[in-house]
Amino acid sequence: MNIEHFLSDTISPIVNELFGLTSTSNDIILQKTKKEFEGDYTLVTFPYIKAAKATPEKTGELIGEALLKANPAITKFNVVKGFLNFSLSNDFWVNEFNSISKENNYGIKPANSSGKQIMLEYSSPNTNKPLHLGHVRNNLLGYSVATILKTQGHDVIKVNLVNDRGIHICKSMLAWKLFGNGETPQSSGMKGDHLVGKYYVEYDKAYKKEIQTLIDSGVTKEDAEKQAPIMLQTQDMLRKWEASDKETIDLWKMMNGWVYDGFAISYKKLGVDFDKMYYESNTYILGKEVVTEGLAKGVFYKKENGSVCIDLTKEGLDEKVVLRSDGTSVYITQDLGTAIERFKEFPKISQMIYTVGNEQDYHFKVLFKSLEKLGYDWAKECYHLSYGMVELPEGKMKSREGTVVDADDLMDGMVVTAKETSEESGKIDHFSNEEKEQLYNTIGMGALKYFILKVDPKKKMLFDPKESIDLHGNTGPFIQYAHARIKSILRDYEKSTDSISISTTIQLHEKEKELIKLQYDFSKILEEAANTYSPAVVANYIYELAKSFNQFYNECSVLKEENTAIKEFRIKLIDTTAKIIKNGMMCLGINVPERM
RNA sequence: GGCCCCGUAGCUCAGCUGGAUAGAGCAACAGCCUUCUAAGCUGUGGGCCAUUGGUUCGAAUCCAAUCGGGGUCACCA
Repeated sequence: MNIEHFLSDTISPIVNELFGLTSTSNDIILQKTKKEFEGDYTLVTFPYIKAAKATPEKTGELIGEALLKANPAITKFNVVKGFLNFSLSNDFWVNEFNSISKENNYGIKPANSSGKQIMLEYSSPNTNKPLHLGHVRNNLLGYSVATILKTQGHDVIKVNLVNDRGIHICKSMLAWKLFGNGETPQSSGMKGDHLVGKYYVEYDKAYKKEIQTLIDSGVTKEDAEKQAPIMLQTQDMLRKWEASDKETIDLWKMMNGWVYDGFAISYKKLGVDFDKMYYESNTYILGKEVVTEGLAKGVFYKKENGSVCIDLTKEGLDEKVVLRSDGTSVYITQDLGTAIERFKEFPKISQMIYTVGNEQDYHFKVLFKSLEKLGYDWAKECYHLSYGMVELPEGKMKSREGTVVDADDLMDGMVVTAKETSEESGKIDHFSNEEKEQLYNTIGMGALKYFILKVDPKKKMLFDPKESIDLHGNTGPFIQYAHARIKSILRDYEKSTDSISISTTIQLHEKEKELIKLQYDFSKILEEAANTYSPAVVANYIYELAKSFNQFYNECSVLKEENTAIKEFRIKLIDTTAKIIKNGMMCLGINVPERM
């Protein structure tokens, strides 16, 4: 039972009777009482002063008196202007805590209970270069939202659509052919994706050089870009690829293989995974039937030059080409086809979520609107999980200018910093080497993941490497540390917490009540995070909880407490706190160590 | 230029279905380790919530305009 609902249901009939209103419990404006005031919850009484024909103070008094009589859980109240602050009884909170601690799932609903199946696409890398910081945000966000949706009992299918074909892929292939001397990941010792990325850069260098030579010989810049021999060779290679030329396909398969081996390592480090992989080399042909279908339905129309368009000007969007005049498909053609294909392949899914950066906001508006006009009801349920760019202190990342932050370097750097800090603290000297390595990894990745996920996905964020490796304050390691401390206390307390039941005779300490209140919010927070697709909601909540524990820890000794009943209650209280921290961090894909 | 997003402490971010004196962290300064892990806790300073107007009992929050920043406007993906 939700406390707010319970209170609203109590208050609603009271104000109706007092003032002759017909409000429902949804109209009741309730909030948590601010720390500076006494009380647990606050009713805003401004809306009633007209009907009450009284001052805000008097109105508050009237409602407060009636509340005291109506519900024994409400013990006292005070009125400040139009705010009625009331307190709930000690017994009430103890009982609430008892019911929280009896649930063993702590806000996480059992799998498949909702019956809703959702497909969530994220990552979507290109196979011509390694992952960078932008991909890191994408991957962490997609994985986390999938996990959060699962806590609501939805069945989530995580998919990755790999962009493995096209002119940009041919560029690294050609460069390798021209300058590679048969270099392989084995021979060079390089990670496959980095090796391929190296040749993508080589290509760009050679291309620029050729352009400059042409410009120097009097060709315009525009023409030079088209005429550069290496560009012509690339286009030739793409044609060969499309014609399934064996040599080209073999090279493509080999180099993509290297990239996939490299990605597998990065994904593992990131802790993300997928239920199904899609490859654009398979899906890029999809969507042509959709165009035929759209033409028949009159949703699309053919232009004089043979290209097919959709007119979305009435919807406030533009006219958009869905098929080129030469009959080949464009980006959106594939997306239309792929979406329809997926709903056929998985008839039970009711929603598609695309984790893609906000530079494609417009594209997805067009895509969803087109699907809707084609008559697919599920189009309304499609969602673009749009996230802001990651910027660096020096400015924007540009792959060509080498100002990108490589994902592998970044992760390794975080782990190294975690190692240095941990060694400095000297707390884990007794750990085995294996345990140490695992801990450095947990802390370093925890810092990185939390740093990125605590920011609202919709907003662009600034990634300052110096700040991201900070382990103090609102950070992942801070929360991990709080968890490790709780576990340490629980280890020193030998008995099992399961047998403990809390008596209502215990008088709650202020900090204890705060912890209970926060714990009570966890399921509500998860629901909110799932509705808004925002891991940040969970991250900021867990930070509050961990901080609240630290304050409690500083004020109340747990193991030193002499009163057994209080001691047991506190053990139980921090045990549930640890469980919620663990579950919350799980939603962010962050591990919490037992000790650190 | 059209459309979309964003402007909150020196910095990074919360708060936004309208509610009390706008919150955290970092950085700075001052305290707290003989007590369950100080990666912690407590305190101090720091704000015309971009600007102006509107809506109302009440606006950081909703609406409009302006200024500033970003994105996007391909038969690229």
